[in-house]
Amino acid sequence: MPSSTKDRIVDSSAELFRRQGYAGTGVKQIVAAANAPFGSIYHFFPGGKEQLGAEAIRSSGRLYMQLVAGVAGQGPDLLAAVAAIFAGAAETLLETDFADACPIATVALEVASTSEPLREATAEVFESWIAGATEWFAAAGIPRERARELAFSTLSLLEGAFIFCRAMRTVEPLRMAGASAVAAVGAALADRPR
Amino acid sequence: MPSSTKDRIVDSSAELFRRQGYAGTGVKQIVAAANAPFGSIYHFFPGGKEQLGAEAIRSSGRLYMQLVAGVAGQGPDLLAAVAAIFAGAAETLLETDFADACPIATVALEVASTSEPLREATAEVFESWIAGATEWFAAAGIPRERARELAFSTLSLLEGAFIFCRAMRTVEPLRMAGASAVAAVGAALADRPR
DNA sequence: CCATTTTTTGATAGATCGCTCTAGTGGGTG
DNA sequence: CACCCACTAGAGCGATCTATCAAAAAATGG
Repeated sequence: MPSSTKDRIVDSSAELFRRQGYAGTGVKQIVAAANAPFGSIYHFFPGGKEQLGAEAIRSSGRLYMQLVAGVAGQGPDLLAAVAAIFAGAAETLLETDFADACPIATVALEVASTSEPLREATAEVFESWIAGATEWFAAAGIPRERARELAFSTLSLLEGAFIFCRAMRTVEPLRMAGASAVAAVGAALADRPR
Repeated sequence: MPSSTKDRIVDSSAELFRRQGYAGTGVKQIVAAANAPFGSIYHFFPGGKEQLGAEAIRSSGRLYMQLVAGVAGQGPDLLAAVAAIFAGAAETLLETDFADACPIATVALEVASTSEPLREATAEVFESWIAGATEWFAAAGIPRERARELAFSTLSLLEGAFIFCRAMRTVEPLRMAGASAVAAVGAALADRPR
C-alpha cells in the first residue's frame, strides 16, 4: 500500500470538495471515502477541517497544474497546446458526468468571504497558475505584460466555461471558450516583436 | 413597507447564497437576515430550502440580467458597453469588499452534482443570459453563430475573472479579462458581413 | 522484558442542521 | 358577530455537524 492514511485523507477531501464544495462536504463523509478512522483527521490536522481544506486546496492545485502542463507540453506549438487544454477539459467533464472541472473553483467562491486561511490558499494556487501561464506565453516571445493579460484571460475563459458546462451539462461552452482562447493567443503571437 | 415577508426572504437568501454559497447558509440565518418568523419559510416555500434556493436563483438571475443590460444600454456603442460591464463589475466588487460578484456562480458550482432542481434553475438562468447576449451581439450585425460564441466567451471571461478577483482580492483579473473581451468583440465587429 | 512515550482510534459530547407541528394573531367576509 | 384563512411565532424532533478525549496499539529505551 503506497498511500499513507494522511495522503488518502487529503486526496479524498480534494475530490469531494471539488464536486460538492467545502461546506457541503462533511468530515464523516471524508473519512468514509478515505477508509480512514475518524480520529485520524484530528491527529494529522490539529487545525481541524479548515487545515485539512487548506492542504487539500494546495495539493490539488499543484496536481492540476502538472496535469495541464502535461497536456500542453505535448502539443506541436502554442496554439495546438491551448486547444488541447480546452479539449482535454471537455473530455474529462464528459467522462465524469460533468463532475470534475476545476478542482478549487467551487471552494474558492465559497470561502472567499467566509474563511481567510482558505481564501489565501486558493489565492496562492491561482497566483501560481497565472505565473506559470505567463511564463509559458513569455517563452513564446510574447512581451511579459501582454503574456500576463493573456494568462488571465485564457484561464478566465477556462474557469468561466467550466461553470456553464457543469450547470448546463454540455461541453459547448468549453468548445466556444477554447476557440476564443486560441484566437486571442494567435493574435498575440501575430503581433509579437521580432 | 413595500416589501412583503416573502420578498424579504427571497432577497436575503439570494444575498447570502451569493456570498457564502448554498450549503454554507442556514435557514436560521436567512430568517434572521430577513427579519422573518422561522415558520414563514415553510409557509411560503413548502418545498423547504431547496425550493427557496430555486426561487432565489431565478430571481437574482433576472435581476442581474436587468442590471447588466442597464449598464450596457447607456454606452455609446457596443465596445464601450462591453468595457462598461467589466468596469462596473470591478466597481461593485471594490465597494462590497469583494463579496458581490456573480449572484449564482457559487451556487451553480456547488449544486451542479448534488441537486438536480437547483442545477436546472442555474442552467435556466445561464441560458437566458447567453440568449440575451447573443441577441445583443446579433443586433449589431454579427452573424448569429458567431454572436453565440461571443456571448459564451464574454460571459466566461466575466465569470472566470470573478473567481480570480474574489480569491486574490484585486480587480486586476477583471480589467484584463475586460480588455480581452473588448478585443474579441472588436474583432467580430471588424469582419462582420456588410 | 518491562516501563515509558508516541501514535492511532472510535465512541461520544455539544452544537447546529433542516424541518414539523401546534398555537395564536389579525383582517376581511358572509 | 361568527367564521375563516393567510400568516406569524417558536418550541422541539431526529439527524448530522465538528471536535474532543480516554483508551488501545505501536514504538522506543533501559
